[in-house]
Amino acid sequence: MAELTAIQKQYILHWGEMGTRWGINRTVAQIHALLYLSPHALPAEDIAKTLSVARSNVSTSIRELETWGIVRAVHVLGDRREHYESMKDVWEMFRLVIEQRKRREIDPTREVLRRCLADLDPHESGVEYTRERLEAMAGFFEAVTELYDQMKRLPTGAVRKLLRMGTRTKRAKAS
Amino acid sequence: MAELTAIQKQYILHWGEMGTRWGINRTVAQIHALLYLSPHALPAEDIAKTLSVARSNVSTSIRELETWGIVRAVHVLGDRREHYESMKDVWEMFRLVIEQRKRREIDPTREVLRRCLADLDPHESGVEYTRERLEAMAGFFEAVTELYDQMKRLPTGAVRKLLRMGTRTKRAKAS
DNA sequence: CTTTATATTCAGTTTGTACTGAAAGAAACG
DNA sequence: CGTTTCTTTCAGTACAAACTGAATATAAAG
Repeated sequence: MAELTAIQKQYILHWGEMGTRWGINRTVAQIHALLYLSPHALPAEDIAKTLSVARSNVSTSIRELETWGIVRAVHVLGDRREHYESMKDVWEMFRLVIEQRKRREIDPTREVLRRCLADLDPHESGVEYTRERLEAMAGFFEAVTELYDQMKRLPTGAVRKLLRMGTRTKRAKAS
Repeated sequence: MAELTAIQKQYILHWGEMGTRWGINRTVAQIHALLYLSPHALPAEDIAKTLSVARSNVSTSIRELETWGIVRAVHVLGDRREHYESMKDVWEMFRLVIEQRKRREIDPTREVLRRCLADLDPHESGVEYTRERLEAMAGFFEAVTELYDQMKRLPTGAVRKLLRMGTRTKRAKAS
């Protein structure tokens, strides 16, 4: 994967772009795209050269991808360097990312909302309205969490299957 | 809503923080939080003062919120200024945001993936692997789109009800 | 233990987004 | 119409995140 085809470039660039829109560093996303397309694990050096970024930048980015659990280091016989490879199961990949973003963003938000509701001073003027709004918002986040927990309970393949099923029974909604 | 209570401040700050993590401008998110908590529509001037940002900044941010359809201008008798109010239905709000982010991010990605797959040169070496990966990714995005379309078809309240149903199944608790 | 290959850290720099204030533009008022 | 009040635009600035390259750390090999 020293040389990229036009198609690979397009995919990698787009993925990088998408990353930035979702609060993911462009280089991190690009590296992930590159590894995802690569049939074999790549050493950091190659990644840096292919994407024209500093070796150190690759190091940091890889670390982040490892944190998410969607990239890991593997060893190649006769080579001292670490080689990095991406998880290839797309569903599992997104599951991992979502799980962690939930933990880092949804959960803290629920926490804040709870604290806010708990700390509301009943003497303050206009508390009633504030409480209403905070409760509505809190309810939403609790519901989202419930939904997430339920999906998590299903095995990986099941979600896919469920989805395909739903597609077929478009308007026969008897649940 | 000239003066913010400690609770309101906490909520607004947290919301701003969350915004940045999802690629939403901090000020935009804060303004939304403020309007969401406000029992009545607020003029831009007040928003600027309350959040300590430039009047012009409020103008731009409000515009973005209006684009999303979660904030709108209303008029108050005897006041020439525009007053802005946020939508209060949390579910509908998120529905709107998700709908538009899908359009701006998911759809273009599907498009790119399709183009990539279509443009793959069968003579190039290693196309097979690239095609496999791109197809897996494309499949995922198509499925997500399906899921989205199905949810969209349900009336607003139904998702909520569906969710509450699932919750009850889990731990037999009446709401 | 020394040398060599690789990885990581970090201070300084670049880059891009967000923000400000001044100026221009609209719209109501008299 | 001219004036006043409010809104938007925009050029320049501030700020934060990302990136680089040199220095440092780590680990294999001899």
